[in-house]
Amino acid sequence: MAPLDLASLNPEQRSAVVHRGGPLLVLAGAGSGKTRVIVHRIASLVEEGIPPWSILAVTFTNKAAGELRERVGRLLGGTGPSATPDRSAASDVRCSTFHSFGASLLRREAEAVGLTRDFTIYDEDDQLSLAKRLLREAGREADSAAARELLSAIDRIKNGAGDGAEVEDVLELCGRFERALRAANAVDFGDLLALPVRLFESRPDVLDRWRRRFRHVLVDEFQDTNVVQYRLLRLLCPTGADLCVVGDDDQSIYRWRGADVRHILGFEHDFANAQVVKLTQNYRSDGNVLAAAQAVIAKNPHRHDKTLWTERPSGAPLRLLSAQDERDEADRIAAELAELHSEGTVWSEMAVFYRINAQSRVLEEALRIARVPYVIVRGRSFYERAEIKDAVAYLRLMANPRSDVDLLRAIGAPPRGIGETTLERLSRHASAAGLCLFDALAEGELSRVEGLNAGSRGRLARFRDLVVELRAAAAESAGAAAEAAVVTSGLLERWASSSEPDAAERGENLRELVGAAREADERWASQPREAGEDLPEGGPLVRFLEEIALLGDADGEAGAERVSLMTLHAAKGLEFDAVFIAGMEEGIFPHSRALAFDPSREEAGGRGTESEEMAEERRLCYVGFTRARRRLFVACARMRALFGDLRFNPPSRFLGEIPAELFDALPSFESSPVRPYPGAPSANGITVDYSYDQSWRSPERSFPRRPPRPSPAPARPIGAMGLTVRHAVFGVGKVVSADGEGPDAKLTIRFPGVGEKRIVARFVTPI
DNA sequence: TGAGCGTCAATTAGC
DNA sequence: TTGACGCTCA
Repeated sequence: MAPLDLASLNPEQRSAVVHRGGPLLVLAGAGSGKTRVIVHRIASLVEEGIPPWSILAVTFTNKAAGELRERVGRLLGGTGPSATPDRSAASDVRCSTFHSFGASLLRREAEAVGLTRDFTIYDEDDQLSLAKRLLREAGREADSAAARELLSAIDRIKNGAGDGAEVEDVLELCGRFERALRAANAVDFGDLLALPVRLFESRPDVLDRWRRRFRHVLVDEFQDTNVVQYRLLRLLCPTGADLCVVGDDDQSIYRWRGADVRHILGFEHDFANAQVVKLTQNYRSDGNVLAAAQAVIAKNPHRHDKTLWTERPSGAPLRLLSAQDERDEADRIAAELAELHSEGTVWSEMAVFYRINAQSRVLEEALRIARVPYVIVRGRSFYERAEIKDAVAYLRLMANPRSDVDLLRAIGAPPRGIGETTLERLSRHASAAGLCLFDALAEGELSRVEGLNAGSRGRLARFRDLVVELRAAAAESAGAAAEAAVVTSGLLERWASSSEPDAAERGENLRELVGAAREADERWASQPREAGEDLPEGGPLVRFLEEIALLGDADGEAGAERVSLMTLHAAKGLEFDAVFIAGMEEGIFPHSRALAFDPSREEAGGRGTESEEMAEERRLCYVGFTRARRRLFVACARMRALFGDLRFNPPSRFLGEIPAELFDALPSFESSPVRPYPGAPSANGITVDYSYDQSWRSPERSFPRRPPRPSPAPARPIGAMGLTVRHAVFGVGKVVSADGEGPDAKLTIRFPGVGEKRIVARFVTPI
């Protein structure tokens, strides 16, 4: 390995890279070369002779883990102290997400937590259906609201955010949920972290083994850690001696899903002798962009004190697009995108951010009309499609037949005449006998199920034989397993023989799944690794399933020659030459939730102390702004149709916080939609009404977007004798007689070639 | 079993 | 306005 070139780092970065022997907190401002520091630090550890396999780097997303792995690989160049021809030092460094680290730990220690190595990872949908089933069995209301409520309680408890005040029967249900998961040899995402913590706390011998294994731990995006993740880190690094955490409190935007900024704010308190390094030089954005971001974030209380600076020029001024309504806003964004493109900016270097997904529709429409190619960047989608989930249910059943959730899904897709009643009888027998559903399908058991008729028993037996047959195919390869799951199960045939509009696409998706499985086989064949080192154990199918469960979706990613559309949350970690932020209005961004309990409202005209929600919105704004390298466009609309009604939102307070001189031109307020509102004057004349609150909106102030339709002409009485009508199944026929009137009237209709049918009037249309 | 309809709710989202 | 979901009926 060529000696590490530390001269390419700035002094702050260098000190973060070379610091040794104590806890290290790197406060890395946006665009300050954070990943660079992590990568160089890893490389420098390896250079010192630290075994690469004893280094663990944890991130939150697969994308970040992949990028880290790739960059470490590039820097270490496939050589190093422990390198042999087929094993590079870089691939020995463990770069993984919190969850995949937890998953691989659990596969290794499965028996100790009551699992086998083939355990299944349940996603939200699986959890939801399990929760519903348990609620039903407990004789409780089992709608999805109740199930969601239960799940969020479970999640709070698992993530250590429970306040200890959970009601007795909720705890009871949580217990049932856990037992059901274990009985199914399954874990949920929360367990991937909670079980390792529990294991470490109860088994010092196991903990000791893992501590010896990973001597050097690095954590990226530390401001996003939740309580359990933090506990896991503290268990693994009790003194923090070789713990290096990197993050930016100003970019903490996931409080709502359990992240706790206090971990980064209190790091120096929790770890004695912690060294703090601040990376404040920004390499990404032009001066004006950075100044705008800085102006907004500076208004937040309780920050690690740091001010970013740049050597880059001021660059182009910001531009405010103040529009009449959301259509106008979208059109103007589209026009600016087109103009930038004509000036030479490639599509993929531009992005439009919005606060809520519902905003994307109008933007999409405008971009389509303006012929601006775009892609919506979202987390996963392929593996959330119903047909794919059906196929995956088969795959998981093949790997782990104890998974009742998967059996229940697979047994109904494609429909095979096994209904609710039959399954109810089967479940009852299974739970009475203490069996999983699959075992209840065994020959000897089926005959003991109460109330089962011969037909149902036969259908159940056939399904059991199918699963047995599929399991035989599972051992071979992921590709063979997927093909069996898709073909032998009848899933593909179901869509092939369907005339539904999206049937062809669904069939294609199933084929794509098989392709993905084959690809995975090839990938593993071409990259032999240390046994189970970075990949889950348990054969190709289990490995493929874990990849599906833990990996996001590759398609829908930014990068192609298209403009990226995404929520502000999805924008974190990305950068573009030009960034547009739509909907910069009070009630949209900042979101109305953050407005609702803002105590500042009580102070006449003043901003006062803002809520923690508002602080998070402001951080989100900071994240959005700092994604831009050169151009930043902020847009707002005077009125906006959203969720079916119309609102008049004042401009966002964040707009009011940007110094006027950073804009190219501010609209003149007399003629502009951005009119001064009564309220605090701002730095730039965009006056924001801080007392604005959408809950004030009375029904009178919201009105339908479209004028009401003219009332329909009085319909001919449908029961009129001799009337010709059309029925969806029987076709066209003539009404012979009518019993009653209105849509509920029972009509006797003669259909040529079919005969007379008695049909409720509502099911036919007069022609 | 599954199509169709009425009701209800509505940030943000990763593994 | 969109979409998810539960209920009803052929």
